[in-house]
Amino acid sequence: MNEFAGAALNARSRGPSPAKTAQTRQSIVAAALDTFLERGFSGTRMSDVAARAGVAKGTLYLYFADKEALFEGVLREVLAEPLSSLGAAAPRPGESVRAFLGRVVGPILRDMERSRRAAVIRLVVAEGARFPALAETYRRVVIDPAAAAIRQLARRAVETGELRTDALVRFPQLLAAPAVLVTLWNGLFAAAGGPLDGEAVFEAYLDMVFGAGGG
Amino acid sequence: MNEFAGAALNARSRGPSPAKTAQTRQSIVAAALDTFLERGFSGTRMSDVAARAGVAKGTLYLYFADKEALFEGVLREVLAEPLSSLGAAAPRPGESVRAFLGRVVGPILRDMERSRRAAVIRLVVAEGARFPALAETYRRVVIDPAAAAIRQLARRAVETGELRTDALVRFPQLLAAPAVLVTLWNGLFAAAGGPLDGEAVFEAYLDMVFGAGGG
Amino acid sequence: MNEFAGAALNARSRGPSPAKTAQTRQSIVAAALDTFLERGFSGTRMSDVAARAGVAKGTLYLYFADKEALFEGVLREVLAEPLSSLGAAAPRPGESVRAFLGRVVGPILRDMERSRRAAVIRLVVAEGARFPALAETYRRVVIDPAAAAIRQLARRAVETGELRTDALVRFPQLLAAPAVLVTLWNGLFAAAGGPLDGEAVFEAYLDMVFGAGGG
Amino acid sequence: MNEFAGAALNARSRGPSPAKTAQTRQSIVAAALDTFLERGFSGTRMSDVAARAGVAKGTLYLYFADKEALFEGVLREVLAEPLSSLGAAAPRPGESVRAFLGRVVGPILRDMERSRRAAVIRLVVAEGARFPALAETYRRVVIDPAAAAIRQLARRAVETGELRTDALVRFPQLLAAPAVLVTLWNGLFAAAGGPLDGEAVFEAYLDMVFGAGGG
DNA sequence: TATGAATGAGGTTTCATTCAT
DNA sequence: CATGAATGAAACCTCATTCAT
Repeated sequence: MNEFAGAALNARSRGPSPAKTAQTRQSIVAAALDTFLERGFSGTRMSDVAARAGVAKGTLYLYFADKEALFEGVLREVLAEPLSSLGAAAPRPGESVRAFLGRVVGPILRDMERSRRAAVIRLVVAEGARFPALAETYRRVVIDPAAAAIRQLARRAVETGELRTDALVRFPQLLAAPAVLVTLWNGLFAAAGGPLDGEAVFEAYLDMVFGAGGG
Repeated sequence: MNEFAGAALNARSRGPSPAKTAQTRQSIVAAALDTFLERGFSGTRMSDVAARAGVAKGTLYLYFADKEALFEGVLREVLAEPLSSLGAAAPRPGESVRAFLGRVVGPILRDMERSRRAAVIRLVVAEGARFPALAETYRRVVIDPAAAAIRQLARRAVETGELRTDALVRFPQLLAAPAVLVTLWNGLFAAAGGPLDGEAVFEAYLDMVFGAGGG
Repeated sequence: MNEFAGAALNARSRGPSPAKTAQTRQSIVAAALDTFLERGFSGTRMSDVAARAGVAKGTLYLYFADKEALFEGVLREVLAEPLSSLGAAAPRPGESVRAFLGRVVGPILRDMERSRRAAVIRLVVAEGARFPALAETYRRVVIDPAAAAIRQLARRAVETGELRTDALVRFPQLLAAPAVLVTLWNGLFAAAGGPLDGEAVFEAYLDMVFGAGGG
Repeated sequence: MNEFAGAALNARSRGPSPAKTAQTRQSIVAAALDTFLERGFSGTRMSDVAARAGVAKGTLYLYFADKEALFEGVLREVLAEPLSSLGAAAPRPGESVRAFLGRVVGPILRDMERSRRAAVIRLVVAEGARFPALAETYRRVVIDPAAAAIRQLARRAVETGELRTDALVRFPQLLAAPAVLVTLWNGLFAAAGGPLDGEAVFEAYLDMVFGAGGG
């Protein structure tokens, strides 16, 4: 993982250093991810990825069988990254669900574009139909856990009377809908018309659903 | 119909009939639309479109300068089709906004997949980043009118007290968010896990926003 | 050949008028010639010719079997046009060959670019290798008669002592060489560097060959 | 040769050898040149060049961006070849300009067809109008130096009284005109009628200009 | 005769993938 | 392991030619 480890292994094993290998793999994954997010699957050329990663074209094929494997492998790695901690966090004692959401979701949304999460959503939407495995992985890794967390919050909100209906229990997707919409909107219309402010939209949404003035 | 028209038709009457031309164009547009919706822009081969339209490859180029022109031209024609009549309709005297939405939006959602509207949304999302003109047209033709209609309804709902906040006035997109979400969801996950029922989701959403029991 | 003849024929024959036909053919020939001279054989598209002639593409094929036939037919017609009258003219009594050449060749050279003769030379040179029939026709119709005329003049100049050698009798092409050179030069370099003045070059050539001061 | 060079070679030693690359490039250039000279620009198909060079079509595009770049690149390389040494040579002490020209130009003319010089001239004439860059390069590399050399010889001939006029000083092209004419002639009429003997024509020309019997 | 939409062979170019070094 | 020149299938597009009207 660092140069010393590499040197040590080198000393005893001769031949290519695993550290270097891991680093090469890392370059490829990073370059491929950036390129796929920017240009989509078929808009990405293997030579672009290689150039961006600083390796030769042939090297890509030492790590991934073909372009599709690269695509899926790279996205699998991205999705494996630690996720938004919506599931990890929980309302503080005495904190309303409304207040909790305002406190926790805000930073997530603010970080959406800066991190690659927004770009990943757009990519999944754009390519998911042609790559069912990608869609399924995304669902399993991102959507289902988030839905579970939302459902739990929704139950609590129903119990405490914050929500008047169990709509969010039955369709936890409803809580994510505004965030998804803003993400897609900004991907399409950011150039002409300026981006939509995700936090503002989400706050307005919470007002509408929970009643105004969420403190 | 009169002598001049007759002369004009005569003048054009040498060579192939205009009716046939229009029909050829129609075949091409239909074939191209289907193929683009199924496979996206770069997944579509001109030869596929030609075969599906029952014409030779070269014929495509008599009607559209190149693949990109075909793509944009075809989508322009789809978008020019008469739209969801949300804007045309209005609440009946004494009808609540909640009831109106339940009554009008239901059929639209039910028709979403059968018509091509859902597929068009998915295509715009998938290709919009690479075809800004497409995104912009979609916004102008579909989104902006819908947003205006929603905003008006939202104002009315605020005035009558049905809505507690002006969130929907400021962000009319919020009303469309669930529909968009369901559309994308079904495009991605319909195969595995079965489709989401758009009407049910929207009803639940209305319950959550307006309070339960819409009728 | 004129409208009256056409009308007369029309009156008795019904159907298409030969005059109109001749006129159509003429349009095609003129359009084709211009286009071939400008763009060469393979750079010329049948559709360009048709548009320029104001007829439909199919019409071309009523007059010429294919593109090659059009090319050769059109050039045959051009070459059949009355030629430079070098052969027709002859020195006046008492006029030296040198003086005669200065008097007669000047106008020909001056007319070279304005008429299409220069362009034809360039076309023959450019396409002759691929169209031997063209080269041969050009030789028979243009070159050989000119060479015969030059040879006769050369003989006379040798007899009168104006020329010291029989070089020009053996190779009459030598007299045309400067004109050809200037023609090609101007076709290639006219844009950058300005054209060469054909008359001045030819005068200088005569000076060099016959001795200065041509009167 | 030193450590650095050794390292550099080492660094490059991964992958195919530079020698092979150069050889491939050479094959392509040679094949392309032959084909262009034979068939002209638009008559040449990339697949022909590839086949003749013994490489795949795609390989051509590793060395030249497109057909036009191949054309211009290949001709640039031909023109960069060491030229006819007319400029390098000079009359021996006591040698007349006439004698010098007879001695030096003869071999050049004799070599004209065997080398590709004649074919290049024909190509430049045929394609120059459509490729101004080609014409300009040819002028700069071939014509202008030759013209300068001729002009110098012409001055000397005027000074020594060999030439009676300064025609050749003002228009050095006149000396080349017969050679160009013969070259084009042989390109057009070699098949029918047999080629013209360039040396004989040039000798006759010298006789006519300088007076007979040059030895 | 005249039309011009339609054809489809054939050309140029791209790019994922291989393999000798 | 790494390289990158080479490959060739496959895509886009052009344009000479045909033929129903």
